Amino acid sequence: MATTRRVRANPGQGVRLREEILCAAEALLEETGSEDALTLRAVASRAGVSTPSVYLHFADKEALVEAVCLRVWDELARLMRETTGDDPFRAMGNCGRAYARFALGHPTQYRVLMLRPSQGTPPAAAACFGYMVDAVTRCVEAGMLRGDPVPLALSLWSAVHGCVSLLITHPGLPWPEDLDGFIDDTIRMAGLGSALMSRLPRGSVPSDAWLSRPL
Amino acid sequence: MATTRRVRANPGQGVRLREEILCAAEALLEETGSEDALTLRAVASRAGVSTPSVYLHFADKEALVEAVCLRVWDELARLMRETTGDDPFRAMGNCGRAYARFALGHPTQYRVLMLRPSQGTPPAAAACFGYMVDAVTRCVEAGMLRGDPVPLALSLWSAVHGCVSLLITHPGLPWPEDLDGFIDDTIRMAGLGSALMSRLPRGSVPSDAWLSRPL
DNA sequence: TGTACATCAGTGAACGCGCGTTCACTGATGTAC
DNA sequence: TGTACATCAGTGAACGCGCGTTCACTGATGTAC
Repeated sequence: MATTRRVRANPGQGVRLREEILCAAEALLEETGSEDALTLRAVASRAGVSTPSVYLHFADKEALVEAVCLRVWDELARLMRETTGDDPFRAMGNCGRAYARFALGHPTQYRVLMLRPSQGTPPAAAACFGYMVDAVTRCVEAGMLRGDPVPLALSLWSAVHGCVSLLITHPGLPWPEDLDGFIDDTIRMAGLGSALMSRLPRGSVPSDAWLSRPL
Repeated sequence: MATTRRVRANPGQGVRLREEILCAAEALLEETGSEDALTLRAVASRAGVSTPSVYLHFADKEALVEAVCLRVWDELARLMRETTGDDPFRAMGNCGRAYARFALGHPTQYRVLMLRPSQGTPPAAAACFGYMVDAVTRCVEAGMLRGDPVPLALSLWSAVHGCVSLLITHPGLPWPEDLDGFIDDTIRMAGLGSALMSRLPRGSVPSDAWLSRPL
């Protein structure tokens, strides 16, 4: 081959390769759309480096995959931290919208992160959930929601997570053309439903009369 | 080994092995909790048969996995078909509850089915979704929900699917102790939210006064 | 300033492993004459 | 009723492949004297 050889890093700058390997792994995920493509050979080759070089920066393959995931969580956490809104209820909705946008923008990485079994919750994931709980808590404090913020946040998260998960893994379902609108509706459904949950007696069914009251 | 040899099936009864192989594959999924354990060797050994025997009934590994998935969809479709309720709103909720019960009762199979990318929707999956749309349609006809049943069903499905998905893949989250109650609440959140969606102007935020009206 | 040595960032070749898959074979049962 | 043959349900051994991982090595740079 007549390709140019990789320039060897100077002593003390070896860490740079670690970054390049992580970028290569992310690019592979994004391009192939499959985590099966994340072989050490492919990642190393993508980074322009020999396969054993990966072991200079990662103990084994598992450590590499974990590091890739950590990065994604960090980015999502940053997005959610920066989310704001005119009032607590809208802020909570914007939080969900930011989450959905991120997931649909990085479908493969979202799948690796969220749709595969994971025992311990990584700190950055806990941080993401924490921002969600915070948004809910502000709604509770403002009187817009009632009850324990943690299960409320879990239910709301379920709705958004379920929506983007289905979109990613089952694109063949009869999704509406206006996807953004649909996601908005789903988020509103969850928000409004939560707002009502604690006001209707448990197990009761809203009567037609009640549902039809003028607003 | 002193194990008893498998009794060879009589001519014309070879199809039985097909069934045994499928059962073995399902058992492996259930026991190991991982689809990686679904190797042709393991499945064949579990069925008490040599590895190449699998090829007598399945073209290749992909065909085997597909057949296993089809079975699961069939079972879920049966459960959802048999679901009823006192009124359309409760029937819809029971549909979601049956779905959640099935998912949490077969976590690995649910993961294989729902959390991995799949292009075409298998007929049995379409049937499941159809039952959900039916349940929503009856609510619309009864005036309890308003709007196109298909996107409504997708939003509702998102909530239930998201809830069980998170439970399966991230058991480390701070789930409430009363899981059944939590799932009920999530389903109610989705149902009530849907009921309100079409009654509140799009984009509006429910005022504190509105939320606090007596029921 | 020159030189011997240590360090550091990487490489090339090879390892064993388990996998999906193939192929020639076996041996009991059913069937034609 | 006997016998030759076809069929059918499997088996045992082996194949090539790509994978994660290891190991001895290289060669440029920094450092001690």
